[in-house]
Amino acid sequence: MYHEAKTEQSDLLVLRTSSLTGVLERELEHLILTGELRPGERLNEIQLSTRFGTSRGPLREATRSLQAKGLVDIIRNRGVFVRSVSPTEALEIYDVRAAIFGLAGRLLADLVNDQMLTKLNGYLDQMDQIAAGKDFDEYYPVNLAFHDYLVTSTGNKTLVKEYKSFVNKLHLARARGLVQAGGLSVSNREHREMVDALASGNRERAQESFFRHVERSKIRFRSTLDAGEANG
Amino acid sequence: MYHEAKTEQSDLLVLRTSSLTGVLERELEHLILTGELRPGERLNEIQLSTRFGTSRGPLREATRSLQAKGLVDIIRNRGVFVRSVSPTEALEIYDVRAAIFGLAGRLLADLVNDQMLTKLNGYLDQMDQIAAGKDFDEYYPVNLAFHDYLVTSTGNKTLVKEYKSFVNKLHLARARGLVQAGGLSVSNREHREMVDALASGNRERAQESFFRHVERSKIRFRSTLDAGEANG
DNA sequence: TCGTTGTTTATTGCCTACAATGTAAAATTC
DNA sequence: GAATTTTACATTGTAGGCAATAAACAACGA
Repeated sequence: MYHEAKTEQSDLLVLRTSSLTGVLERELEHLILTGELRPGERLNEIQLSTRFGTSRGPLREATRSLQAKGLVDIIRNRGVFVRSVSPTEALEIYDVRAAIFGLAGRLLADLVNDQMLTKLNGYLDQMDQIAAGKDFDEYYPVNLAFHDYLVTSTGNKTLVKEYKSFVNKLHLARARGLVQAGGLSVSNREHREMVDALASGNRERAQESFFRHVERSKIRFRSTLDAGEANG
Repeated sequence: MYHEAKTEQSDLLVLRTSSLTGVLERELEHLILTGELRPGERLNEIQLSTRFGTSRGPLREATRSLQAKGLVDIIRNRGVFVRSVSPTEALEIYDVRAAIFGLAGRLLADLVNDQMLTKLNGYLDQMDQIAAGKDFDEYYPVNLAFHDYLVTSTGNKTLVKEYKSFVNKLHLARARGLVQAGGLSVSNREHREMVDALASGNRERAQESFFRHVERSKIRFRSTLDAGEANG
């Protein structure tokens, strides 16, 4: 009872700054990125609006926004569908993501300092330990935090936004499992190479190192893809 | 009379595939990018819907889409405003655009052939001629076509979309004139350097050459900016 | 049996109208 | 002149309705 009142209040608080459309958009985005709504699945207007207790208007506005963000496709008179990223498009995205991540390396090479290197080495040690214990479920979030820290530290908000947008889109890949598999098998040596490149302060070297890191995930993704096609 | 009937028919044809929301979105985007609606200006719902002869619904959906694309800001209970890109953000965008354009160079280095080089050299000669005649109004569209051809030739649709999105956003920079000024003073030598890099087939060299080309516009933009601040 | 042609039904696209809320500016008061 | 209240206006969200369309289904004929 008390809890209900509390959530209602915080809902109201959210609505004071953010519109209902915005809330619905985040809600839907969450459902999509967690996989509760799967690629190809249709989003029924009436069904969703009754589920969230709103009218169709704000919901339609939210889906338009998600379309512009590339998370759903809207087909006239047919409806809204969770976007399904083809392997070809996934490969394209890997390249663009590599370019953006490479820029992060280039920018960081000019910003790097002892504090940053200490923090980065902390991540590296942590990942080494986890890898030794073969606890891959723990590896994933630390790996994510490592990359997040790098990208955010550039101070370039446009870059951060773009990078995250592409990471999100890769979650919509039809071969979603393969994307994760490609990331998991990263040896920590690649990460050390990146940090070393940063420490050198050489822009081009850092950029190339960061770029290649993503390209290697792309290659892993592609080979897993080919192997899967050969089998089934 | 005949002409009216014809346009109505083509309107219907457009509506068959594209929704009214989509038409409005493109229309508004056009108004914004041509500068008819200027950065900071407010988009009045009722005013616009009567202007276009539609109801509020599709118009609101269109503006939500434009918000997601980064062309407008929506402030709750206050309205929709044409986005105004600060000089700081413009500098950020230049960097990201450089990274993406650099990727184009890297990809093209593997795709380059005689036909492409012939086409590119055609652009170069054309721009040399125009520059000799000092007809800067003519220089701009050819310069644009040159870059467009490069980006499109990569075959990476994700890259193309992103690149164009950033070029558009730079049109919303408060110091819009400066952005154009930065582009106009490009010496054709930079362009030749890029084509040479492509011809060499060396990926890293091509990437770096393309990257630096955009970075140089950024630097020109920034110095014009500083000069303007010093004066006014 | 297969392909074609109506028919039905669910859903979207768009509209009008209305109530509630918030903002900004004008009017008023101190 | 500054602070406060009022007023006008705009946005936000809801409800209900109707035409258009597409997909599923049934009837039909070859």
